[in-house]
Amino acid sequence: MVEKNPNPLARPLAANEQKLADQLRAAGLRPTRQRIAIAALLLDGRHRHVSPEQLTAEIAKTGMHVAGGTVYNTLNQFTDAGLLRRITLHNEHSIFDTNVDHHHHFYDADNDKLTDIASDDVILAHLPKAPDGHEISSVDVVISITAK
Amino acid sequence: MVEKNPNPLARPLAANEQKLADQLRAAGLRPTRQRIAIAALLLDGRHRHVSPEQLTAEIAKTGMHVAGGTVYNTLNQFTDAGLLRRITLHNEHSIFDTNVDHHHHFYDADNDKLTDIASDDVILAHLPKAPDGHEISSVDVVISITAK
DNA sequence: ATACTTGCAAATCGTTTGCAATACC
DNA sequence: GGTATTGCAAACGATTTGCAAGTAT
Repeated sequence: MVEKNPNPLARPLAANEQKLADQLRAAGLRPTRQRIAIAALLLDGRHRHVSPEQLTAEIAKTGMHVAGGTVYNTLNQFTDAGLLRRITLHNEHSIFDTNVDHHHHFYDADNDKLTDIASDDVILAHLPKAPDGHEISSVDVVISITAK
Repeated sequence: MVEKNPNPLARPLAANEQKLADQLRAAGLRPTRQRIAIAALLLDGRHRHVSPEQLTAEIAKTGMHVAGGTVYNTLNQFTDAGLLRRITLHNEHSIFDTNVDHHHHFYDADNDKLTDIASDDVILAHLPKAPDGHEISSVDVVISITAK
């Protein structure tokens, strides 16, 4: 038997990885190497829109490998934990937004691209109250645009 | 009991079917039997939300048969023609709304059900202008709710 | 040690498409 | 008759899942 290792992960964590690990734990997720890799790419504070496909490519670029299914599972776990927001387009695929605050998007159907709507472009006057016994969990405004 | 008709093609159109046929023609669509059947279910003026699956079931209930692919194609044609509006949910499937005016929805994720938001619950203060060279083609607001 | 997580491939889901048969005009 | 439309099944892309192997606590 190997003696008890004070280090949680087999490979020692860099300082920034430690921080991500803590963030994951705080979200109720075990800090595994692949989750940390994904967190390093997405949870650095910058706001981005990523498709699972894109993300898989980025991970590959770092030299690490994460299985396709795991990328999906991880994105869903992060979303359930409130670390990401999922947005489904009229085009049958999802993108994940690292900005979990309520904000809205332009969807350019011609190029299948999402853009944030500048936050000062206030569009919601007020939210209607949810029906009895329900509460609002998220609000998505997608404004589809096409080249004219 | 549905009795098999040896010559289904020869069946004349009922008066209400005539009206639907005209509506389809006006939309640039040939009034075929299956399009009329679908129009009869969806374009009667009532506002509903239907999934392709649901619709297929309803058609079957009338004793008529329309192939699955045709249901999808027809819904898309109707949507392109402006007769329906397509709404994609965070759940990887679409529903078609017979109300083509701009209005918004509650999405009850627990039961996978859409509800219209009462039109007097104004939520859009103003629309941001579309980026250069683009114009707004549609606006979808989906407010997700969960039982509390 | 135990429970959770991953990898991988197969499976599933919703939707689209190709092509021969068929209906509409 | 000529063209649009249908039926079906196969094709599809995105996403999920089952299970054995690996890892966290």
